[in-house]
Amino acid sequence: MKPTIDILEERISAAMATATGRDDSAAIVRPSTDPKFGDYQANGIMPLAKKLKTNPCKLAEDVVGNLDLSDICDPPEVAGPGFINLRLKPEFLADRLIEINRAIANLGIDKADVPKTIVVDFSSPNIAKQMHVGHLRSTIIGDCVCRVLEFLGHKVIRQNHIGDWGTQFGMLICYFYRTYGDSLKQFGITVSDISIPNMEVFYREANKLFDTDSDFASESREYVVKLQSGDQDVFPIWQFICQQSLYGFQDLYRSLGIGLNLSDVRGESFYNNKLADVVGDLKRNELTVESDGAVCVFPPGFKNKEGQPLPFIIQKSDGAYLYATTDLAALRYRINELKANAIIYVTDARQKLHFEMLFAVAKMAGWVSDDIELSHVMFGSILGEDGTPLKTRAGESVKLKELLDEAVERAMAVVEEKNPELSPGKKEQIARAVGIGAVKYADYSNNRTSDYVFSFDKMLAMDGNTAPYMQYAYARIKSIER
RNA sequence: GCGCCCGUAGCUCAGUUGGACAGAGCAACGGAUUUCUAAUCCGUAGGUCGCAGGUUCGAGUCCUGCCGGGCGUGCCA
Repeated sequence: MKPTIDILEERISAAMATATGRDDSAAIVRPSTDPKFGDYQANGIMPLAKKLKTNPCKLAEDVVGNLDLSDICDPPEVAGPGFINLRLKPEFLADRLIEINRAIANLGIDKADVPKTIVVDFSSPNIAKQMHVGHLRSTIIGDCVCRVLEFLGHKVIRQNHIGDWGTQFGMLICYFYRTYGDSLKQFGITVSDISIPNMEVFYREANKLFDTDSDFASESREYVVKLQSGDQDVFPIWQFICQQSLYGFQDLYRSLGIGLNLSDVRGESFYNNKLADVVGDLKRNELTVESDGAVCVFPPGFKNKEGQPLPFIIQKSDGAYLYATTDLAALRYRINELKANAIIYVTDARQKLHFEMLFAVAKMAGWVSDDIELSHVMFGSILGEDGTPLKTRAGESVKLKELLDEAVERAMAVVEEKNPELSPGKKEQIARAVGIGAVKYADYSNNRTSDYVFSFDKMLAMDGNTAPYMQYAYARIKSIER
């Protein structure tokens, strides 16, 4: 169904063309800024009158004289310095409503003409650590982007680029053997029979040992080497640790209503065997420069503090690869294997420069054709009441689960107070909907690129632009309907 | 130093990508309402859209230069 605004744009533009004999006339139809001006207004007369050096009101009258919109609206009125005001006829609106309802029922409204394959990279927590507030915005904004694009008819491929590779796995594997090694041997149980009750504690304990126990530390380093060389015994342990963490993430995604699942996970480890190729290809294309022992690409236009070219470092002087390398490998995989027409990265604003350089290098390498769109959907930080990034009193990052639990708890307190007669199950259901809804809505209703101050009191308020206000209004409306 | 993001009512933010007198919620003030799930309602006041130029018939919106805040700026992610 063609939008009304487009029909008006075409017909009025055509009338402008016949009135002036020019083919560059644009009606510039917009919804009216004020109901007293009607439903739509055409703003295109004034720039055109300027070009023709004529009186805009006179020109508007001429155009209106050439215009037959009697099937759509009342006779157009010329107003102000040359606006054309349009008021739709009730009969036209009635017909449209029927069409619109039908379109909505078929979810056929405003579908993309040419569906694209769009990769959306978001959430991306780190294995063995809990998700924290830093992951909230990426997760829910990314989810929102995916839903909108899917609604528009595009093929969306979600990619959860988790941090599942790196030196920290040495100590995790080492700690795993210390904790469960004996049980595995003695009782002949397999890794899959174990479950790590608290990944966070597991990680913390491993970290502590690594810092205090030199035997443990050196043993850990051996495990890193083993893991990276694909050792048969160590690999399943790594897999197991990742699994345990991923289950925890899935619990959170479920409670947040996020459509991410295990098949969307494609973490850093997935690209591990592609990193050498990335560096190799860039070298073959003679795009790399060795600088202070590191392999670098210098995309034009980027400068450092001293005004010197800024490097995109893809291999450290010790031979190790970096996240820049992984991101290049992921980008190439998404274009070549996933056949992406567009890639959207949902990360915080501080990574803006990184993505600008990443895109520039990928284009230099010829990996991105002109019809592929790369974009960084960035967002601001979540701040505490003191205006600095949200932290616990101990200075640690706030765990996402604890944050959501508190929101639900606070919502529950209100339910308990106001509706003590409800069943425990019902109370729980309402508290979750209100508490988690409040957190998500508070985030969505703030400017995406700005920082915002996190406040339970504000987001759970029954007044103002909050989720509880709307949810309650909805509940009341339903009640009246009943 | 350079780059990026932000700057709109006391507070939190909208402002349809250049259109007619700059909007909403909270807070404030003045009235009304004895109650229907926990949302009251009406009204009043509150603005040099950070500042100064420029482009334009027209600028909160585009350009330039300042000011203020945040972030980033070679081997972390």
